[in-house]
Amino acid sequence: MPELPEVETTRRGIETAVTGRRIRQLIVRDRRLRWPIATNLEIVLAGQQIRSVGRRAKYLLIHCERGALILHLGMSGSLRLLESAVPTIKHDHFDLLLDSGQSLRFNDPRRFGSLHWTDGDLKQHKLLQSVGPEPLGDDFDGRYIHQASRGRRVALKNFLMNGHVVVGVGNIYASESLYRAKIRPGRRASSLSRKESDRLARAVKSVLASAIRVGGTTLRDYVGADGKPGYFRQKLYVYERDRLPCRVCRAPIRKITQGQRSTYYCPSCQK
DNA sequence: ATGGGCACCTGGCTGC
DNA sequence: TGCAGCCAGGTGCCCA
Repeated sequence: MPELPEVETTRRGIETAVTGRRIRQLIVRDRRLRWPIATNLEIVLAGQQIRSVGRRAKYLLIHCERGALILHLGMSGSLRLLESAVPTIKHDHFDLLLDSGQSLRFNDPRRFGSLHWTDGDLKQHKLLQSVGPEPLGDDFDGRYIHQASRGRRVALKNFLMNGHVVVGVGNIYASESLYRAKIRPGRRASSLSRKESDRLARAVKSVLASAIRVGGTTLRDYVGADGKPGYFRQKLYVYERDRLPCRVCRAPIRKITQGQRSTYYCPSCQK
């Protein structure tokens, strides 16, 4: 599901309501996420104050007094802010009950999401220690892409989705970024010129930033903290547009498979 | 190191 | 209506 824009939209959606609040109680209804929720987490969290809400890659970081929660939304997860009395629905796996009377409620049909706790250095955490740069940060630019792609035989689409190269770019935004950069997804990463690397870096940044501006992309399950979908789907140029005319040149969009995932591109606009 | 494929899981849709 | 098969915003892990 959620790629970087959806996680960032969720972060912004809960930040104000959550910062400075105390956790009254963690209520777990199903511990079976991608990794089981630790059995002592209820004890650990009770009474802790939330200091801030951050994000690294596609992980939401809920910083507390004595450590941090590391939450991943997986493919189908969403986190909503609700009055805690609102009845639960199917796949509502846990609630973080706050002293405001509101709840952060996690719903995830496929259970690929995860919830971890750490009281150590976040950068050293197993899930975060080897992740690449943030795509919207200054250290992600054409120079970086060009350097990182030297000698890499993988297809560009897979290269972009590799979290060691850059984080946050998933299946939708990888296709969309390559479209905007006018580069074919099947080319080897090593074939990128310096000029193309510049275009690609700019494309990744602008696609992600535009998506964040409208609350992300909702295909099926995703909703923001307010329960509303994201509207970037209407602005997709290639994703899920197999055989439909390219919005720019009218040539039919093509769908191919790369690394067992669907890729979409315009055979005429992208070289 | 690099690349490729699998696994985890539920639900929605298609076609017979 | 039922059911099999395929597909879906991710990513850690195992193998060559």
